[in-house]
Amino acid sequence: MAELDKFDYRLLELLQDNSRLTGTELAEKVGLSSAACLRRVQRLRETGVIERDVAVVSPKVFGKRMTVIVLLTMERDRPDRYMLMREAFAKMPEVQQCHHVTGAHDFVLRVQVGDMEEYSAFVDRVFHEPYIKRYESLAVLGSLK
Amino acid sequence: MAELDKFDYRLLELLQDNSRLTGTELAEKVGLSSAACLRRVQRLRETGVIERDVAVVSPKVFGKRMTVIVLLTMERDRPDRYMLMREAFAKMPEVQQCHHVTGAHDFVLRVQVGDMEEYSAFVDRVFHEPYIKRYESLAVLGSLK
DNA sequence: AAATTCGTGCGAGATTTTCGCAAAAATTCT
DNA sequence: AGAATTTTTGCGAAAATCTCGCACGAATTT
Repeated sequence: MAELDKFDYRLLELLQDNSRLTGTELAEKVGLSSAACLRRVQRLRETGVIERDVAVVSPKVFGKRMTVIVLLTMERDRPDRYMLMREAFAKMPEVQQCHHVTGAHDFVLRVQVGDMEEYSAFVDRVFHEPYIKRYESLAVLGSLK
Repeated sequence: MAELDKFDYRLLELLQDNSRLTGTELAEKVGLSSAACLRRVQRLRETGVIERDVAVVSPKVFGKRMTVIVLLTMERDRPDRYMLMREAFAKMPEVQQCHHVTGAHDFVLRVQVGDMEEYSAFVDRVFHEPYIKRYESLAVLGSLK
């Protein structure tokens, strides 16, 4: 993909926040014609700059009202476990996100569950493994974005 | 909002994966008419079941190749700052996510930047405030989902 | 069993997107 | 610099998509 100019960046910024903006709405915000905006957006999609468009569904609807951030520390002598861990996490529906990080911890997970009981069961099932040294659970009170 | 039936769940499932499906496409996948599907989706949006629609932009192409998880701890005597913080974070394009959490830390941020230099500038600009007690930066090596 | 409510499919009208085209703007070449 | 080429623009028509009123059928209430 060729270089992106300021118009493309502005469009991405807008669509990242609300992908349902219409050509006319984009036009008045970026200062191009409706057609030009839509053509650019089309191109951004085709070239993979915009990977996909998704609807954000309220977690409440699915009865998943509780979010927990987990900081995971593994035993230092088990680096081989990292890949396996990632694959395992990928399959768990409770795990919304999983980042492998540097520093004092090894993984940061975002876990979505219905309630404390469900979270407790999740912890028992997943974190009580010999190669997991410790984990820290941060319950989410509120979120942005 | 009244109860959701199996059609609604199916629609949510589909739109969660691809929010650009047209009425006709939805129709053939769920077994209702195009109009019925669109009416339902409209309702799901109005009632907040679908909170928003967003474009997923490839971080690489966007030139934001570096992700950092930040654990933020505030001074205990400044709880009034929480709301202001959240609002401030909401406006920063680098901040992709912001969770207000319980426990040893107060906020967990996901920050997206181009490189270390940009991150450093971000830290200087945002975290060197008197009401911020400490912050811990975890560079992301890889992510899932 | 009638009345009410609710959601459906159909189809017209409105909105939005796509696309061809000529002109303007930017880029490359001589 | 100025000509040639490429890219992108705005316009407008055509295509696609969405919205909405309407009459009908199913489920619920009275």
